[in-house]
Amino acid sequence: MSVRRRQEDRRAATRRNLVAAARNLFAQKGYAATTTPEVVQAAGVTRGALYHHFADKAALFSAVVEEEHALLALTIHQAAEAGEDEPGPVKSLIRGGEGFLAAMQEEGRRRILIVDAPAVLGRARVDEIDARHGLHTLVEGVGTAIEAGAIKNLPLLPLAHLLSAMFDRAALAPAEDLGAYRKTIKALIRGLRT
Amino acid sequence: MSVRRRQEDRRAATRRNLVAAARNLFAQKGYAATTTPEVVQAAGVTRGALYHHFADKAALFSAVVEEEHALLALTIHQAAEAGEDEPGPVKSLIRGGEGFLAAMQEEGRRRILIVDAPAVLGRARVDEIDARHGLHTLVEGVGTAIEAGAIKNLPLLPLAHLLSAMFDRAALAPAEDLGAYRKTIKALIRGLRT
DNA sequence: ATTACAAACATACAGCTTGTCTGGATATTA
DNA sequence: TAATATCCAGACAAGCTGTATGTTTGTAAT
Repeated sequence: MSVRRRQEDRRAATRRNLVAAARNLFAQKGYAATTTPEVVQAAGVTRGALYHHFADKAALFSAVVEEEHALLALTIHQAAEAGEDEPGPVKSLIRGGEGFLAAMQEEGRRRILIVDAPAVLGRARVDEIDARHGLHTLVEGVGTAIEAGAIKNLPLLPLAHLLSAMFDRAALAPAEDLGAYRKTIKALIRGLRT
Repeated sequence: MSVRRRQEDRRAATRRNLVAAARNLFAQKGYAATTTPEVVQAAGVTRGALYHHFADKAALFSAVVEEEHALLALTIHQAAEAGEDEPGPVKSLIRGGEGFLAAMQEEGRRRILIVDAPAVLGRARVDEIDARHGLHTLVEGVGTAIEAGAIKNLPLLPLAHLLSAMFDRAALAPAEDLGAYRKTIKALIRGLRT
């Protein structure tokens, strides 16, 4: 191995710059309206660097989605640790949802993850990415709630997907309606109790 | 007015051809991968005609979405009339959902309405279109259920949006999972009963 | 240290796509 | 039938994507 750090660092740095610049532009203008010349100019490199690191524009977007998902999960996790732990699996589900909605308020995140990602990457790939991040913890939460007998015994993954869909839609709602959405989701989840 | 029908007919005919050809291609390859030369060739006209009838490619897609929404509503409506009318507002909601899921199985419809439309037209425009079609009847159904005291008194539009989001996600599920999704949605709606 | 090599990046290029513009065909009105 | 508006076809310019080639920078070996 020796001390070959410089090349590795250089590579990682430009890659980070590209992903960061792309994230901002995708968030502001959307995927289709963002051009690769714009991205590389914002990143301070040329298109040669972009196509050296990524197969195509969609691959760059995919990297942005992965990063955004990771940041989302991180934010939710931190909020969950900070909040007091009233136990109870149903309460946990609801609190997880609140954390998700709060974390989704980050500028541009909704457009990238909910609006553009399915169209650009395809539903299958988005499902796969989602399974590794947000949906994973949601499935766990629903699973323990079912095992504990706190909610009805329903098909695990479908239920998780349906809840996830509700949270996504709520995240897209205008900010002033968010309260009503939270209340309604709470009622829907409570309705699952045995 | 007199009998100026021929021009009107001609115009309507090429417009129909364009929308029909576009619908097929958008359904198969998605919006981004479909080119306007492809569309006009399939429609048997030239790009001149396309840009005479539509401002741009997105406007053509918008027309496709409108038509698809109308067909969707028609199919659901027919199914609803054919089915026996067990009364009860909650049953009605569930049956409406079944009709929606069945009508959504039409080839390409999911891609156009759920995957591509939000990215191409923007969330706001999709909401506006949806409000004039599917969501409209859903809001009515939920409204009467609430007025009848059959389900909890929750914010009308948010609840309708959340249910709509669930149905959309269920429609995207693999065909073999559809049964589990239907069952789960049924349980979620039943949980809303007072 | 110099040479040999590989990785990272810049520049140039070809093909395609979109939207506009101009001209001709067809229908309507006077 | 002349004038006019509508409908549509073909040509054009600008821009974007992906590739291919060249150049620099870092790494390894002798």
